Amino acid sequence: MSVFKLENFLPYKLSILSQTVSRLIAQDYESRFGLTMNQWRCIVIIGNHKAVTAKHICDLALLDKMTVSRAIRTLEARKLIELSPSPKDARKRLIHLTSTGRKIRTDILPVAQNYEKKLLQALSSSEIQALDSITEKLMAAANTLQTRN
Amino acid sequence: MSVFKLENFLPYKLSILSQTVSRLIAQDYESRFGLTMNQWRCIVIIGNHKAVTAKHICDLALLDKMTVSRAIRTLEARKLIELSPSPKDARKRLIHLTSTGRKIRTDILPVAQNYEKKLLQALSSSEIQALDSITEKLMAAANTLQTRN
DNA sequence: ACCTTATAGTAACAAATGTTACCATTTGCA
DNA sequence: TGCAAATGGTAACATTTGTTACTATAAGGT
Repeated sequence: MSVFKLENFLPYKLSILSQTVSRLIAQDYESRFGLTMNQWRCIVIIGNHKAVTAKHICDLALLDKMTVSRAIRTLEARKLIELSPSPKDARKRLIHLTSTGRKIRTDILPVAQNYEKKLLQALSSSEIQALDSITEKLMAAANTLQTRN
Repeated sequence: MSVFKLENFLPYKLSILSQTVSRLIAQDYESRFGLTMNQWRCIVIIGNHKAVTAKHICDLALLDKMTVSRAIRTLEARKLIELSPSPKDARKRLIHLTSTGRKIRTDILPVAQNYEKKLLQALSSSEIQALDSITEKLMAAANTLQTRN
């Protein structure tokens, strides 16, 4: 009877950690702003640019296009964003924040940053650097495994 | 127009990394063994013990009880596990692997370990150690934030 | 023993997510 | 120009996941 310790298994640990962190933040976004994680990500991206298309958001936030489509729809319903037809390409719609949207983004950013700060306070600055390069390497490794098989 | 770089935001990075790794492995489990991540986790835990209850699995794998209930049901339907009433407590059911279940567990474990190995090959041994203590610290920090607010 | 509270587990519903297929438009090339 | 293939986006459906509430049993205090 071989014993396999799940709690030492890297993919499991990553999953639990990420889940715990995401839940924590998502709950806060939800209760304070009525936003889901995905909606928030969209708002962040949109606010980073003059105008973006849904496709653009997909690429920048690594979200599926249907996910973005849905997020966009509810953000529009809440009047946090506005959509205007692209003059160049009739398939596209240019997305930008309304003033309410900009306001909520401004309000939420420090909340997000504060969570990150609180988490990083558990680490030394050399650990923070290490984490950075380690996650990058793991990400690259995972992507390689992904596409190769 | 403040620019917030999502790709540098720790919770985001953790989420993408974990998602990429999990997807990678889950696809393989699915195509080779027809098992979901949760079903696999249950099998691992069950195989670690003589007999466990569903509740036991919840605690050990940090899964919701409904999640476990569902996983258990399909594992039983596939005859990978067997359930017997607990003589001590009529609410509980003792779960153990069938020989088919034991076989699949034996087959799948090296696959899992191989993924972990491949990922860790991207890191030096000191980085592996660092990752270990860093994830532990982050986990502790996240849990503290969780329960305190 | 009796009654309140807790526990293990599941059913039934609600919400989120993933999948497929489609429409409209654009692109690129014969 | 005209037609096949690609792209941006969404609708409709299927599957997964989360939630609430319930059943059955057990535990603990009076």
